[in-house]
Amino acid sequence: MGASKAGNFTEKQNDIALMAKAMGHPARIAIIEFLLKADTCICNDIVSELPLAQATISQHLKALKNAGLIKGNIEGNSICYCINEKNMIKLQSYFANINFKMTQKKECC
Amino acid sequence: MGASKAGNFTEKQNDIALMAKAMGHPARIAIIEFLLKADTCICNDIVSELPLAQATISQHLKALKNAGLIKGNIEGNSICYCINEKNMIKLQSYFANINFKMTQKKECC
DNA sequence: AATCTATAACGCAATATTACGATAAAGATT
DNA sequence: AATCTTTATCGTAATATTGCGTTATAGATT
Repeated sequence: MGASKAGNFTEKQNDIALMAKAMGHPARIAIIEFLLKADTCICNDIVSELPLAQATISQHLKALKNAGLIKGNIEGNSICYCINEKNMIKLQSYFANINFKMTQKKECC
Repeated sequence: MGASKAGNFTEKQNDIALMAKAMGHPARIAIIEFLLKADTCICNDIVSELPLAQATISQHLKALKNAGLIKGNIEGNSICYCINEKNMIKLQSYFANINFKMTQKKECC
């Protein structure tokens, strides 16, 4: 088919997958890293920073926004993008809570 | 095009993106969660657990293995899959090290 | 008002993903 | 050796992603 059978999984699984998927492209990782370290978060600065066309960056920003990982705010002529901390923390926590103790009990691998 | 311009980004960015991408599907999230909590990690148990065809699960396992997030070991007739802790910890650390202090200084969003 | 600047949306081509039935391969069981 | 069990691979259809040129849109500047 090509469409993921999201209905078969829990809301949380779908939620985390959506955010992880958004982080699943080097350009979007680079955008997030830029937003984390930059003094400004004007869209145009991202376009200048990355080796991709403006249209492509805009698309990646849309994907990150759709996943809830960034927010955009109109700032006069341009748009200011920022990390959406609430959701980024959710993703962060998900990974932080992965516990390997159970795994270590097994001997198969 | 459809092919990501991975050459334009750092090795780490590509690496993290590859792993995040692997986590970017609810079925693969479910597989990882199953491996974390299950007593066994036999491939067939995953197939029984998830609402997807065996061929599809096999494909997802391949994606996770390719990203380095799981390992597979032949166990007689069947295959034992386990979390690849080394790389899972890498992904975990990446998110753990995200620091929002810089972000909070900004007022745009 | 005309023009500039910044960003999103449209349209398209190339490629990748998702899903699954069917088949292959390889070890286990009879 | 024939069969069963388990898993990977192949082929295929549907859909999604990636990238970009081009075009809209909307606020800023002249």
